[in-house]
Amino acid sequence: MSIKNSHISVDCVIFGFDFENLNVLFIEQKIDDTLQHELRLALPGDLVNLDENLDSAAYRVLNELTSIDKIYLKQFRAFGNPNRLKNEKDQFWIKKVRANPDARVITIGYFTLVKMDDVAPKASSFAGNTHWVNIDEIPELAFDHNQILDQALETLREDLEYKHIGYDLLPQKFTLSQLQRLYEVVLGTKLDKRNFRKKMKKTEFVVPLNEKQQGVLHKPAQLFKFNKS
Amino acid sequence: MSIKNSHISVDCVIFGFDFENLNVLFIEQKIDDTLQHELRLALPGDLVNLDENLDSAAYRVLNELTSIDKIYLKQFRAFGNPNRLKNEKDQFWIKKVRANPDARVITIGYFTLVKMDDVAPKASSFAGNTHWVNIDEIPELAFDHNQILDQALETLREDLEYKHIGYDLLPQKFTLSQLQRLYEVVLGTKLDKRNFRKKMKKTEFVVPLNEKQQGVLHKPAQLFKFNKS
DNA sequence: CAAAGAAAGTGTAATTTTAACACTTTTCAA
DNA sequence: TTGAAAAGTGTTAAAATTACACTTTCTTTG
Repeated sequence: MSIKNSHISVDCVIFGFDFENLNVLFIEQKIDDTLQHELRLALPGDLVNLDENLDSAAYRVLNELTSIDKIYLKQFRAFGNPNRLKNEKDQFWIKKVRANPDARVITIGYFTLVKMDDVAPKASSFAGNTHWVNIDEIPELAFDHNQILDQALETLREDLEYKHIGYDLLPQKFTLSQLQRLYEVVLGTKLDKRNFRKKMKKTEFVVPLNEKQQGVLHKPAQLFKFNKS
Repeated sequence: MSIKNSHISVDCVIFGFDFENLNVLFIEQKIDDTLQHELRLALPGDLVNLDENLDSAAYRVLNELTSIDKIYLKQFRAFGNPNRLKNEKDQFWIKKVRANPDARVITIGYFTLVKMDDVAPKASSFAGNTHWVNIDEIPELAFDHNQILDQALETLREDLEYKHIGYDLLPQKFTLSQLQRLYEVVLGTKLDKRNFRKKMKKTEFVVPLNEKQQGVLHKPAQLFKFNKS
């Protein structure tokens, strides 16, 4: 009996910000088969070990599948529809990969927001390639991963709006324009530049650095960081 | 093999409001034993069936243990510490009751807020007596239930403050003073009467009824209900 | 070294929201 | 009729939000 028979999995929704758009990290479902199958994308996720915390499992699984390390993950919801892995395409894959393909598996969703070039996802030996996909161009995903992603985005929006979170999730150095762009792509709205800067400076969540942006074709912007406290 | 071997449980945090205080519903751990054991309180919870939705399981389990019916439950978090059922007192109980006492069980937390006399919890044949306990007088609970309760309360506060929730959770008819008292006991603060009423009336979440409070020893208050939309 | 391009950075006035604060009214019961 | 008890009500000051457009600074190119 494997220690991975817990029938509990974790799935990670990694939102990546490149200062332009919001993206989500996926892995290809790897199928060793001569048949050419439709490529499907999935959130990085796998079974939890029996002796393992849920949080630890999320970090481990994400690292194993994408090599991503040292990022904060936040649990946001459990998904436990008994049929969540039962459609035909999902079953084909599961039968290849899982010891007990008929098991009912519930999954715990985790998410985070990172600066895309702070993490360098790469395929592991036993997982498929990784892909960043623009949040506006998400295809049909494996399993119930579209639903999981939707919920994660909703939680991210709430956290950003109500709790000024994204704060320990975000890049170390940033300009206020970049931060504004982040708010805009996550919330899906346009914001006023002067009002946004006024508000951010008042919160004391952002503090200015003695440093300016470099390598841009225009007036370089003041850099800021988050005030942890 | 039982259909209840899922190693997943649900636990329900039922917050009850009696227009004075906030209370939480517990069941006694029932132990058939000649030894007199310390009575411990637990949140109503039990294993999820293998073919069952998490939400459905929460409703079923709550009903089986307390006879409570037809209330809204909201999932708020999964708890999966591998040692969450491993302390001595918990093990004593688990060995009496569970087919597989060493199994690692994760639990999914649900909560809601009800008017206490809208629900009439009563012990079922296989569960112990039920008790409402004031939120300020919670004893040491079975398992990790103190932690689960703390998280539920935190979520309730956030929902009330940020989302004006409590709205489909609350009694059908209420006075503004009762609603204010609810906010006060949940948030743990005093609120100004005039400002509270001003704000509530502006939200359009509450609508006045053509009806007044009855049976009180003073000027009867206007009754309100929530505007579902 | 001048000019053009590009985004950074900045202030004010009107409106809305929040916060602080105390007395009068209505009903019931004695 | 009176007393008890909570309901109900308005104003002013302070703070937060919104709408709105031009100047500055730096880089690159001719």
